[in-house]
Amino acid sequence: MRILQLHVDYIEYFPVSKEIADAETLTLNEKQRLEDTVVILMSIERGDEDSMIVDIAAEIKDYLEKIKGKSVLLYPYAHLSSNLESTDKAFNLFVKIEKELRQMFNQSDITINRAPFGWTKTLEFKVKGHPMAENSKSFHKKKDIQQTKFNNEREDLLDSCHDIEENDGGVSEALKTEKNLKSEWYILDTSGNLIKQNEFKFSKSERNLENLLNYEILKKRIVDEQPPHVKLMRKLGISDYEPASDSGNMRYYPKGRLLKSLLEQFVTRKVSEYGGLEVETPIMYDSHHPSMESYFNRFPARQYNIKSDQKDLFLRFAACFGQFLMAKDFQLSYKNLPLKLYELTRYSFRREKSGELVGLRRLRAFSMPDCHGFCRDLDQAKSEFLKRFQLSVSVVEEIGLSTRDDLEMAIRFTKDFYSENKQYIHNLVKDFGKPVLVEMWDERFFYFTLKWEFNFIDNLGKASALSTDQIDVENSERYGITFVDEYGNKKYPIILHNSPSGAIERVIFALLEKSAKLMRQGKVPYLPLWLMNTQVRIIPIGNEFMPQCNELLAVLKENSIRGDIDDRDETLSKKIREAETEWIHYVVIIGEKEVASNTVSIRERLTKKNYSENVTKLVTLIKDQVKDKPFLPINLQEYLSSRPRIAS
RNA sequence: GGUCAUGUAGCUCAGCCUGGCAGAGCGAAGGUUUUGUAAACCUUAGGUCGCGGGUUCAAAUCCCGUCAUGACCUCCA
Repeated sequence: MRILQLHVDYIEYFPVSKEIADAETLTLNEKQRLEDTVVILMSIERGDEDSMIVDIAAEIKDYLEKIKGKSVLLYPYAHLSSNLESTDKAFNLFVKIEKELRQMFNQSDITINRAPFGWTKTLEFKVKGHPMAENSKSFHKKKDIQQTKFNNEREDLLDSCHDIEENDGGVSEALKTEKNLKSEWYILDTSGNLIKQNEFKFSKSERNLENLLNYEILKKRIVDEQPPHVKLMRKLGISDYEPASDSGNMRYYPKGRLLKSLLEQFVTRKVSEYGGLEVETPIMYDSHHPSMESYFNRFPARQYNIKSDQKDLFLRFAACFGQFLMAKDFQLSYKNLPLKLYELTRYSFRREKSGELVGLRRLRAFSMPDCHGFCRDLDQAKSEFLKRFQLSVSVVEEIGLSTRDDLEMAIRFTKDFYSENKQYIHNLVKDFGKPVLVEMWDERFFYFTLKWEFNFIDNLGKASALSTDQIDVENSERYGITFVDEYGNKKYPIILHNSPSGAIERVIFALLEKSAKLMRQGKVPYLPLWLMNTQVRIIPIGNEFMPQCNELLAVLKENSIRGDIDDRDETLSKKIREAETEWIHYVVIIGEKEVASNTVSIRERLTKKNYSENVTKLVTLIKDQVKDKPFLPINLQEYLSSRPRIAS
């Protein structure tokens, strides 16, 4: 049984003619109009039975309470399903549901109405414009297997290329699968033991994995506060909300822009070393292009739509279709595979509901590295998949997030894929090095058969997906991407979808949340040295030492180290304090003593050590840490006296 | 849409319960100071107390409405 609940300002219907032979007899043959009511469009499906009535009535009651509705119209609506029950049985059940509702609301001021069954009717209504005004549910006979509904966090996990399914008569395949998705949850340990989630004993060090499980399936939310990174991103002058734009479209201050640029360059270089070919695809597409049309007409809500002249356009929410449309026009031989296309989208757009947006965790405009690998067969896909796993691990580790302490892995696959590839999956977990969360589906609902992702668990116990990869066995056919094999046959490649880091903004979110965790533990918060706008802050004891400061700054510049000079008329203590609050790793002080001994005084923030060294040593010290990470010059005035105050 | 909370100087906030001159710290500007490892000192400028209405001799404060924001609920191809 499927129902669609609509909270409407009004509804009008008029029975025109009998649609089936045994349509019920009408008591009133005139136009009906109801104001401010909940319309329940209902399809009764094959096999639906009386035992479900209670659940349905409970759902309706629940919905009414939430929106404070006082009136219900039950409306038989066959078009929600292609698997309908016979009309006599359906009518029977329909009337029983009405009866149950009347009984339930017997004592209340809620009125129950019902539209006639078996009639062709004219229908007009206006749905209210609030988020809960539309709500679809499906009901099934009680089974043992747990049913999960996709929530929004899972959307990340599904990642970029959402299902594009053919219409099957009113409700999309994607919507159907979502509501019917059956999966079981396990923990898979590094020795290959698959343990049911409720039987696994979490050790102390596995608290985050437990959090992930809670977050994913038990939907336990612990907190009601703003995540700490929001304050940090403002305090550090990284980014902030932009009230003049749409929510979820942030402004990035100089420090934030530099941080993003460095991360972007780093990920792009890593993918390039792996063999990804960087391309660029449009950020907007024609909503009426054949590849998009059937899909978007049904779900117009989730992306930004633009009307320009006569054209309807939408902003991309992933790099997938741009790359697929490109690959479709390539002439591919098996000799060219695996082919890896890569783009770092700046931006991808998703018009998430306003209530879902928080700081840098979830945005409406975000930068997503996206690498698609086109493989000739499953064997090639599997071996490539491993390389990309290693790539992803090294990317997040080098960024400064450790798979051991900061990230939890989830793997999702179908039962069939698991039984055929047990050893392969066990090896993946072994490579990861600690137990992972497993979601196993009975059958394949999505375009992929295997997918993993790294989740960062933030200070509030919420999980956010970062790196991910999937084995996609469907989209090449859908987009018409083919290659020619060694016998001259056209074949569809298997496509891998990898984001080695996840969204760049979300990486910053994770780094800041990690720092907040450190603060909570009484430790020193920090961002990796290579991502700091100011790597070295130079402070003269007095104005007369400015020449020596300038000399040092020049040496740092020559060595690709970002430095600046605090030349303001402030006390030394205050300058040091401000360098601390900016999380600057190295503060160098130059005064009489230093000039005399030809050294500099170094204050190391992370180790809280003060010592004197010569300049060469200082340079080496920093270069050893930054190594071959991308470098860009400082993105602020080098003299603090000429710098505007940005952080709040 | 619901529940709760918040909205006062550029920022962070106090004042509201119990109506009586619009406040503090930081920041900014000017000056003094020339600094040795986490906040020098003095002075000055800064306000449509979100908006509209009501009660009152008098409203930031009480009441009603409204807008915005946040958390949660809900929803989320």
